Amino acid sequence: MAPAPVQNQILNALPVDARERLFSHLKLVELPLGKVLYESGGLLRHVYFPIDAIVSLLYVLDNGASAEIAVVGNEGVLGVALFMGGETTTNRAIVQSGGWAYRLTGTRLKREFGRHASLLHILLRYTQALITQMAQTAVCNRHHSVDQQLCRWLLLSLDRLNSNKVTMTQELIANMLGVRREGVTEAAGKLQKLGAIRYSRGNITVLNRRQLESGCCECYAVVRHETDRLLPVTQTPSSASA
Amino acid sequence: MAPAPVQNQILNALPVDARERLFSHLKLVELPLGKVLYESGGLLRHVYFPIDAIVSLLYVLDNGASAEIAVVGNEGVLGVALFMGGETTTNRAIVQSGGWAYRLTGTRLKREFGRHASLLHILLRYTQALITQMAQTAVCNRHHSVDQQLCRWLLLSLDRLNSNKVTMTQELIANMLGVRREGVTEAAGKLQKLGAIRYSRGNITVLNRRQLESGCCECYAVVRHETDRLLPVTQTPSSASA
DNA sequence: CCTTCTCCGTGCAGTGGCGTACATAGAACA
DNA sequence: TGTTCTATGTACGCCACTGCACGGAGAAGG
Repeated sequence: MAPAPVQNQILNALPVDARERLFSHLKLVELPLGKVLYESGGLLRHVYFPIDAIVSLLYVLDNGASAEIAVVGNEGVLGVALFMGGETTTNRAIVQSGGWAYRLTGTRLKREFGRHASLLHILLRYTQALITQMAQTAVCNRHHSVDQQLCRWLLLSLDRLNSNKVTMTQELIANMLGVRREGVTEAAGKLQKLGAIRYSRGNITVLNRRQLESGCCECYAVVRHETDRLLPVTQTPSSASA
Repeated sequence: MAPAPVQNQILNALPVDARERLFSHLKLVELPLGKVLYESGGLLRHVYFPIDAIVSLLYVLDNGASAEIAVVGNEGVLGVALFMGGETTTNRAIVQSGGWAYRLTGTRLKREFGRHASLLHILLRYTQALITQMAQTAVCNRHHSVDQQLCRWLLLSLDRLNSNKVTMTQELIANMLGVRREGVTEAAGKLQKLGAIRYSRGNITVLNRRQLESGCCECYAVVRHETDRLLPVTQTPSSASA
């Protein structure tokens, strides 16, 4: 059974007339783990509305070190630079959790802006939520411990998944957080001792979400609240075909 | 002699007709050092186009620790949340270097969007530049030393000033970078030994910009290039009255 | 001139994360 | 069933930055 576009919160929030038109131009595409949707400096040709995939915005330094700037799931859209006017960004978008997304060409998207002002408005509100996430990431990178950041990262992932299982090696998490793999091992070990998670060769099972929240810094909640404020789940469920 | 609005790069980049209309609604206001233009969570009522002032976007944590998210001078505008749709942001805007700015009410700004599509387009391009700066700040906070970040910070300030003198105590710089005051003392001491700067009780004189650039991480150049790309100095100098 | 205050310099122990190296244990595969 | 590979655990020295404490020096102001 194919996922419906409305499973993406942005698409779901569109008024009916805009949805009807837009949906006919959407293409369902698979986003396998590790796929690079766009590269730093590369020209963007599409925007992606994730359904069940999670995509990281990653910055890679000259020396190969990296850090996650933000994470996007079914609450958002990838490729904001397309409608912000720049057409490219300085970061890489890489699939962190495989799944599906709806894809739309940039030219088509911009054509629709002329017809439906609400489309741009919603995308801009999401972009502000993304800005908030980036700002908070900057602060978190400065002031908080690996332990705290791991909790934040797990919670961000949980929110964008249907299950309590995150498929991700410690090595990859380390790349996202921009820390050593061993640092993640240690932090994850503590959480496992507490009974908050279970870890086994790339499979994390979250056993107790509360413990993650209490081990976390304020950064997660700030972003969560701001995202909820900017993107209320307006539930416009009429006339979806699937 | 009053500064002209065109000294702000965004206002300057507007096409003539949009400028003429907009300028009549601008109000010149002074931005003294330390003034808070808006507070975290506070409702934004105006946008500010700096002329010679520099404003920091600062995030303040629950425990009082802080970190600069981005810095805005005459290349930009303050209050992007107003046209992004959120009306508030989670950070504080505080004047880092006193001066003047042109102010515009949010309602007036939005009214003008309807008439001049180019106005929104330019503001969105600037917002993308701001996003780039935030993202780079996040990476820099993760991977680079205080020495490097001080160089970056000084260069960001220099670019937004007419002179080579930065008025700023080490204590305040430390708040911006989110590090200890002593850390700034040490880093500044090194730069002074190298002959790159001269430091005296809140007055920094940059003697050799090149040395700052070579002591800096790539983060400065990345943001600089991207800003230049997104906001070319289009120079539309016609019919400015002042 | 003397006091006071702000700003800057310095020292020291403590620690969190880094780089490196290596051990172990599931998974994959022959 | 044994080999190989990948993922995780652990240990050790190192260094940047922290928190704290204090000393000195320039500005301000009587």
